Amino acid sequence: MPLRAVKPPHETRTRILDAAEELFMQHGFGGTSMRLLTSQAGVNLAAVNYHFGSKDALIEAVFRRRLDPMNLARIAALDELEARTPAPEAIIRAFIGPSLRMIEDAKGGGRNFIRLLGRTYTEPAKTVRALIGQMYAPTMQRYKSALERALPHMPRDELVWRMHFMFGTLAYTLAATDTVQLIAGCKPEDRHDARLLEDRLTAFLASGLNAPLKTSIKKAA
Amino acid sequence: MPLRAVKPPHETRTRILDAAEELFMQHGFGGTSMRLLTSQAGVNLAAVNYHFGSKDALIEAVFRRRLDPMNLARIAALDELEARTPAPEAIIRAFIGPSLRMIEDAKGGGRNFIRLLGRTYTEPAKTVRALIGQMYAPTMQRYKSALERALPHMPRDELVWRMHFMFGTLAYTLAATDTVQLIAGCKPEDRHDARLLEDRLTAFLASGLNAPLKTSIKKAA
DNA sequence: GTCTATAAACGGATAGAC
DNA sequence: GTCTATCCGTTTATAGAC
Repeated sequence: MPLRAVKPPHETRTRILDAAEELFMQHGFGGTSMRLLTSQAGVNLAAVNYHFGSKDALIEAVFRRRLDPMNLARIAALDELEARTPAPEAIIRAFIGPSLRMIEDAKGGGRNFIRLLGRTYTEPAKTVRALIGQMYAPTMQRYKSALERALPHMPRDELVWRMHFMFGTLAYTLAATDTVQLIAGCKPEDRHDARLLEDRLTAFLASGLNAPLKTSIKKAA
Repeated sequence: MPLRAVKPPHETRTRILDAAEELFMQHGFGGTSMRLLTSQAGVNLAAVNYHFGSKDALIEAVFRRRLDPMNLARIAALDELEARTPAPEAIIRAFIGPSLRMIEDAKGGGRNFIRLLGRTYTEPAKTVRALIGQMYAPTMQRYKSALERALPHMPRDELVWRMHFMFGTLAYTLAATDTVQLIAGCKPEDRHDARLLEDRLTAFLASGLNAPLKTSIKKAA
């Protein structure tokens, strides 16, 4: 029996997804041509259309591969917490944890995806924004309800805004690479210590979420 | 003497810049073709190259027109504050104020620019990120020093991260249109009440900036 | 300064052999 | 499933008339 190259059934698909993750992160969707992508993946140009159908369908597949499990992890973490009325800080940690932990998954390419995800929240292309919004909606609803229960005295409008702020801080932290270095020469390896970053972020966000209600805010509620 | 159409010397330039601001915001840089842009501006396709030299040079001009004055306003606000050792909250207000006030400048197109700016902080194209970073660097240094003086007991590393978080919250708030509606059906007119938004943001950011230092953070410092 | 016409390259997608 | 060759629309940029 002749030796045969071991070629897992979906190797080509995976190579394309991995390359897409990295190149979309580096150059954006519009800035990444299928020619560049397939050459980096080491597959034929026509393979993308064969396996995914179109560039748009490839983009969707890139997000589904990681985002669906990530949001399931968020829901599971919340399920476990809600057995005993969690504090806001615990809810925050349950939300940001799954995304930050993916940063440490260097080999799996999770780090590329996380940076891609962070910048896609403000993606110009309407189709991509709509896709992401759709994938997030159920998770957002769950976390909104949990925070409402944890902060019964917070006006609804204000809570919505503060969740918006929290979401923005996380998104930007995941996406931005230059700002920290711009503010101060920071050792690059610190960026990848997910545990410490989670502590820093949680402290900042929990405090912001619990900020005292000024009169102008109360009046608007 | 015949009547002459009143055509200010740089009208074409301005029309191009205004259209660019709006279209870059809606579709991104790569997603906006010079054909679409010139047709919306009501000028000839060749006018962009005549007046700006290239698409990249146009992008730079779009940012310089608004960002240079905005950062000068930030520096001026800080100059005035620093006569009498300001509180962190006042420093935050001086930083976010100029950008939020531009939201209300509906006629001047400032609102378009602000949303464009917010999403450009995570722009994939390296050249654009570098351009923005360069334009921000002096302002960032001034604000960093001011916050260091206002928070003498905060470890430097932690302050850098908290400034990063603040910057992210602002950027995302300026850029994102969908998240607030995603979390809750929020009246669109509220988004444009810059004064109330400034209060909400300041309360959130000042509280986050002053968050208690957990042991894990202290140990890292 | 503004216009038309066109150059020169690149984009996504596909047909059809193997 | 993978490959080559190619279609065809779009892109930025420019040359040259007015």
